[in-house]
Amino acid sequence: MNCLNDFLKLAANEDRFRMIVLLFQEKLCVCQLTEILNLSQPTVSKNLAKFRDTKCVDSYQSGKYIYYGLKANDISVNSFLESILQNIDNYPRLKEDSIRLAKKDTFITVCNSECNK
Amino acid sequence: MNCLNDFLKLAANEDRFRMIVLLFQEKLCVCQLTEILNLSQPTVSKNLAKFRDTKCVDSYQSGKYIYYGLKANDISVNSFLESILQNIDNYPRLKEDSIRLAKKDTFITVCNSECNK
DNA sequence: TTTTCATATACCAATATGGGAATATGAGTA
DNA sequence: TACTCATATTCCCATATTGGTATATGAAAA
Repeated sequence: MNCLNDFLKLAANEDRFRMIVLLFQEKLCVCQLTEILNLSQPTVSKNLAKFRDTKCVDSYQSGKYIYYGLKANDISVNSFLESILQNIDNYPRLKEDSIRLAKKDTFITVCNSECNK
Repeated sequence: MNCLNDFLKLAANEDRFRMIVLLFQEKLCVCQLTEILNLSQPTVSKNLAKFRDTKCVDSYQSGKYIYYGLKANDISVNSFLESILQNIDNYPRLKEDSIRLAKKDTFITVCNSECNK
């Protein structure tokens, strides 16, 4: 049950749960997560570290960016997240995030030009 | 999303998650939960108070006992919990609890005779 | 009305968690 | 080699959570 417990502990924080739902949909870099969620970069990085600690995430580097994706390897967690995506209208905040997710490519550019002034 | 967030916060604690899975299956009194989970009575009561605070639970009194049941009114939470029950073999601790759940009636007697020595 | 017993609450100490600011790391680039 | 920039980490402080012990509550039984 450790895997399930780890997931539940991660999911207990709203920011992290929003990250879970995003990373369940697409691989994203820290920069994009920061923009979509409107959180500080250290907050996103620290939360990703917790994902890494519990092996809930995998990542690869592409140029300057490190992309993260979710490893939802528990069958019940998977059906939970699938159900959330299918009923996304029930979860306004998650829905907004998913809308912002569509603009993910522009957030890379935003990072380059604006994030680090 | 508040309902979902409330659920996730409650589920983050292993004791509470075990309570969730039990109360999703059957209505139980504090006494029975205490025995099945092998937790102290105040711990069970305090956790039930958190369930009450977030309206995740309903209850009725029967004689000396107060029975609690789970109100899983979110569709995704419901499919999550259903999936866990269907795959209970994947979750050893939850499976043990479910086995002990079958003895719930004897735990009422145990309470009367042993719990308060 | 007094007692009993299931349940709830208060109190306290220990530990965990979260967020901001500053700084470190490390890979790509000039 | 020095610089840039995305990401990671550290430090610090405020707040939240947890679990134990003791005690309160309130309904049923005697």
